[in-house]
Amino acid sequence: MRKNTLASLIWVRITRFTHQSALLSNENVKKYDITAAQFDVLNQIGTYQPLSQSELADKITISAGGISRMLSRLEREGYIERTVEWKTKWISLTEKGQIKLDEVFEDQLDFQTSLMDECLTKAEQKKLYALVTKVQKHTEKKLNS
Amino acid sequence: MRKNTLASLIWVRITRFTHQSALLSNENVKKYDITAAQFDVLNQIGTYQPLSQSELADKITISAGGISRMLSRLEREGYIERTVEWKTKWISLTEKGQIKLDEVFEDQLDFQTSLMDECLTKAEQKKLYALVTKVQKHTEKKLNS
DNA sequence: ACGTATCACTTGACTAGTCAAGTTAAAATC
DNA sequence: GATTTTAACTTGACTAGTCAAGTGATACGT
Repeated sequence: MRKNTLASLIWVRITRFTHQSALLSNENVKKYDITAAQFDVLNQIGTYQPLSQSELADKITISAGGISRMLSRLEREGYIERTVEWKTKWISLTEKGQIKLDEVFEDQLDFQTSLMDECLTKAEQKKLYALVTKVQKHTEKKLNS
Repeated sequence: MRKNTLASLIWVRITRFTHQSALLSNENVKKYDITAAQFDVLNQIGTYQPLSQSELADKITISAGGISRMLSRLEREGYIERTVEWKTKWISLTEKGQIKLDEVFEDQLDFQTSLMDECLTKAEQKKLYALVTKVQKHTEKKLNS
């Protein structure tokens, strides 16, 4: 029989959770005719605009190619615009994008909040936040080295 | 300024961690000419074989279509075989698949374990495991309803 | 002034996944 | 016994991502 370490058990739980909650998230935002990934990107742009594609890619830890494709989709839907200046493309929300973001934001926040509240106390959530922040920062540092 | 809830902050950290650690994992198993996702599936099959495609899909919370494609790739590489009996296809590892699994298993376990050990104490890991297990089980229940 | 390096982005070929519609054959119903 | 239902799987069209090679324009060293 194969032994598993505590670390590998955490790994499995976290990846399952992420995958499953992504499915639920997508289900939740489907009524706005948008995906959870697209909402995440719009949210980042809304917070930091104007920003370049590479800055955005950095913030969400996605490759340059990945961000290029994602922004093409968002541009096709009319949610964002790209202004070329020299070799950089500056990204910002269109009015349609801003409206969509405002529309979805609160709903998605409520959805995430109640899912957590339904199974963890506030104190547990604080503890969980502290712990995942620690591992996430560690992983990020490791990735950039 | 937009307010974020504790829950949404946890969400961001967890999804970033999952994505970043998947990148690191893939980097780690690249030398075995396999992907992290493929290893996960081989590991499940090794533990529960023989099992049907739908049972496997269930275990890793993937759609029927997704598992079909993944198994086609693994079959193409010669790691698994599918035995048709009536309408079910029973999945099991080939010898090549078993060897590959044995080869990668310990390395991947070590990788995951040291990444955790580098940033969390054993007590913190236990706490983290308890908390993510709670949310994951809750999400799973929610998904199946 | 010319070739070269670099930067920001795109694109091709791929993995990994979704959903919905399409097979196929057994099982259940009438 | 013929017809319909259901179960297990596949496939087409899509999103979302990777890496590596390609593009184009600026900057830089000799």
